[in-house]
Amino acid sequence: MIFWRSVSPAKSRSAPFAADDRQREAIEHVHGPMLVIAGAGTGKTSVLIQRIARLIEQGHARPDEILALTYTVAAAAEMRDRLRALLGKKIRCTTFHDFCFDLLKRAGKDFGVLEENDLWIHLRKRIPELHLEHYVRAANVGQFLTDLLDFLSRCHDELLTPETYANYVTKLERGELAIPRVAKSKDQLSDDEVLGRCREISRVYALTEQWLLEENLGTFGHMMTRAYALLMRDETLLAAERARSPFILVDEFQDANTAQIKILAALAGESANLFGVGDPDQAIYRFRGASSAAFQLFGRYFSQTKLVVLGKNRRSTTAILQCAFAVIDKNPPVFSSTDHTSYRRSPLQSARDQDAKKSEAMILSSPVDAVSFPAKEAEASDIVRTIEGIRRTTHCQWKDFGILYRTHSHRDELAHELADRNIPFNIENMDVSDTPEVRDLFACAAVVVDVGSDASLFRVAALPQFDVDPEQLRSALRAIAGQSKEGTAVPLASVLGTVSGGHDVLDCVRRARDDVSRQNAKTRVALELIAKLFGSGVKSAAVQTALKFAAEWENKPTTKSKELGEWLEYLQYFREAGGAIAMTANANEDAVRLMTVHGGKGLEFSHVFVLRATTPSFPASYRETLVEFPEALRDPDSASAGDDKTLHDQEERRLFYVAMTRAKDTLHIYGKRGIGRDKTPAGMMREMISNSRLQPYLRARAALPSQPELIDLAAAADAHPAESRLAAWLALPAVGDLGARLSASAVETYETCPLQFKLEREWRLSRELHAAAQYGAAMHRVLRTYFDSIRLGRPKSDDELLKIFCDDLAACGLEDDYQRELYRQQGTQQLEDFLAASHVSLPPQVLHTEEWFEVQVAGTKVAGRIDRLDRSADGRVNIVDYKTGKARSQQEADESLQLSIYALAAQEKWGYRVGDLAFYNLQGNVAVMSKRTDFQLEEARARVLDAARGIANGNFEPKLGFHCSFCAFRGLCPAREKRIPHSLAPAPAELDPLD
DNA sequence: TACCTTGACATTTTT
DNA sequence: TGTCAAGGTA
Repeated sequence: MIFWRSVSPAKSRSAPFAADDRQREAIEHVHGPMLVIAGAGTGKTSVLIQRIARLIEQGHARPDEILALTYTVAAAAEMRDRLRALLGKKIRCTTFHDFCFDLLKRAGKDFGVLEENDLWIHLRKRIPELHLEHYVRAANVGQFLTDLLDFLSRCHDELLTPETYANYVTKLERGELAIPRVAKSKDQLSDDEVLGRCREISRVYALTEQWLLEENLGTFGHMMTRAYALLMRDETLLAAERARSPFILVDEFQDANTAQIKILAALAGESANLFGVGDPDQAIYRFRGASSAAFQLFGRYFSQTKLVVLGKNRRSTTAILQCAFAVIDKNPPVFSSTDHTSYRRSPLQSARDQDAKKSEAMILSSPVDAVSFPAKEAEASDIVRTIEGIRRTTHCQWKDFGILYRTHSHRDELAHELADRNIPFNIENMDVSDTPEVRDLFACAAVVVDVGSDASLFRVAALPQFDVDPEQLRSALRAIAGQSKEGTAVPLASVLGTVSGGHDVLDCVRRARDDVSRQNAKTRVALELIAKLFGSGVKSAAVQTALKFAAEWENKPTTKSKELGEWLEYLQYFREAGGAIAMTANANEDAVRLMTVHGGKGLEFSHVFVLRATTPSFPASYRETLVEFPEALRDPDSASAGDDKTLHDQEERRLFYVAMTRAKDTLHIYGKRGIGRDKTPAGMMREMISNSRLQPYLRARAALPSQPELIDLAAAADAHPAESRLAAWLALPAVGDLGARLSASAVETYETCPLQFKLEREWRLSRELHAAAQYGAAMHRVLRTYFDSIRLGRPKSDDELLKIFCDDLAACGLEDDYQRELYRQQGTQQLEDFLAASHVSLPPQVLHTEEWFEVQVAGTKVAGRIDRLDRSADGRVNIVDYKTGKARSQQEADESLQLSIYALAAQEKWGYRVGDLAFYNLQGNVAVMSKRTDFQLEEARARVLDAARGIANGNFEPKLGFHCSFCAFRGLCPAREKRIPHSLAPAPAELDPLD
């Protein structure tokens, strides 16, 4: 055995690096292409570093002739440091992107870099110029941009130009190729429609590329595509680059995409001194464009490739490795049979257990702990108790525990539980947008720019440093809302001025605005200034993260004035684009580490916990993209076997494998109990538990029942800082009887979330009406005019009606011109269709249009307005309700509380016998007919009664759920605030410097 | 073995 | 609000 010099003192490997035979083979390799398949924990980076050292020491290469490429800045820096420590020389270690960007820069072809969200925002702002017909919806203008950008980024990964795509569309038009999928599978489109969509995609792609070129901008993907194009175009440059880096080494090779591999192939040239190290079973960035077939592709480009497989794992116990292998080996082999290699996946050998056996030491290898739990809370409580138990027996540090999960939301219960038990922990990449501190700061900024942003001003008024009397404010708001006409907004600022303490708020806003303008402060500075003036915690880690985010924004190529107003507009789009402001945790802190599995890649922990290992949480279920990447456009080299769904499932399995192989000593996997006959957790846990060969390595058990009484109440109070004053405001007992008069939609709102119901009625904050609601109102008005005119015997002409609608819509104050235009087109179309259908059918005998009612239902006053009541041939009346939004289904019509209540009202108020109930969908121009039995009407009464009782009893608990994303109070709701427990906040000194 | 109903879930994020 | 798949039924 040969001993290499130790390269990693930081990792406390004080012993010299002892290479085994396989590692030595890789390290001693000199010329020609080589691939090293280095499984988890087999020392792949060490091998790479030792090979560089040897190339130099043996005189094969000068230090400057070596190029080492990685994917992350951190990995590149670490490698550079380790090499400097080992050789005392500087080696070129850089990321792929930096390398390509530098190449472009030297050629004078660099550009301003747009991140994905920035490109989204860029296109969103110019969306009218895209002239979209298919991929746009009036109600949500930017809805399909994400789907389109996904497709374009996929094109980049495959080095596909707009011209190639345009050619593809031409071939489609000629009928030479199979029609691709350009919408959800369930939407059956005509061939013409598909071609229209393809043309639209083609236009968007060409236009996007053109705009970026005109403004000298590009994405991270462009770093690759443009560098590749440059190398292909410029032979002299290519020759120079080849001469500059005769030896190229690539770490994490499994993350390479097609474009990157082609660049590597070009750079390596004839001599092909290309050395790739990685683990194909840990490829988890396919969604980022990494080709799941990177290793195969390498082999095809370089047929002389030597393959070395490292199989000795120095990290984990045999039990962990056996279980992990059982999971990963369900994936197909890494190489297909055509790849002429004898490589077959085999279980990694635990070097630790082998050594222990040799020295006849006791093996303290515990089996993998497979825990099933009945509910989330039980999972969190069992984990915490297990952690406490391990720490008691092994005296390890908190940072020896790593908690891994598939999605961020999976950690919430555990974070609470850890905080309750006073265990220090930190969360990697937590989104700070919903922390109270950041919400406060953003609200303050919004009112400084525009005091008329009511939701923000409301939040600011509730800050504890002001002494606004909430009861007084509430009654003032209610009084004014009661006087003014419905829909007329009363600015909160004007009301606030009349309430005690309100002046201070407005003064502070004014002062902040003056300071900002006097100092001509740009966003980052302005935010800090505002934070200080309003007394919100500048020192909080969340606020620091937000400030850093703003500072970075100021340096973006698309940022113009750098002023607060521009930033707030950006922030709004950023949210729409799905952006998150992620906080980096301090890895050195002695705290339990919580992160996603992606975040855990490359790390190791003595004790690993994997959460929610149940389908469809982890593995997550497949969701198809809106636009499929057509088979015909795939690079023939990179086309990997299997459809997207299969590839997705395989990647989930690799992700699970990555999670498991992070563990050194113990591994605990948690999954929700199955609901069928098989009570084991569905998914990979079930697979492992039922695998008899894993019996010695796996122990399945049920989670201990949670014992809430054990919680240290003092610690819990300490961990959750006192509720914000806003929360206290919103929790004030209701004024008056909110349930005195209900409507169908009020009952429904109460059923979805009692708190939302209360806030809507109580505070009467003027809310910006949704565009969809304004459109709906305009549409209702014109229909009413139409039926009224018929009843009065003076029917209006179609043109008159269309004009009425257009004028109405123009007057109703939709801010976005483009959106208004979309609605105008949509409304005109729907109206024309509706009128055309009306003209050919027998006109209904209309009794009432938009008729108000107020009746007693189950002892409660219920009010509403019926769109249309017709007399039917059999003497009954039919009720029609127009729907301007998404078309309602039969089931929705059958179950609608609104229609039931209308039926009850028609009976009560006028004594009508009710016949048909209809939702008339203007979209598609079809009526969905329904009926009500007495029993169903009784059910409706019961629903009203339930809601009325709940309201009377003062039950206004928030109900969290998917509906929260559409709730107007989302930014205020205390239930949706994410607090950072004490242990999370790093000391300010450890934060990144701001500039 | 093929449906259909019901319940549970809601992405990940190097550069 | 949609979607997927588990689990039950024809």
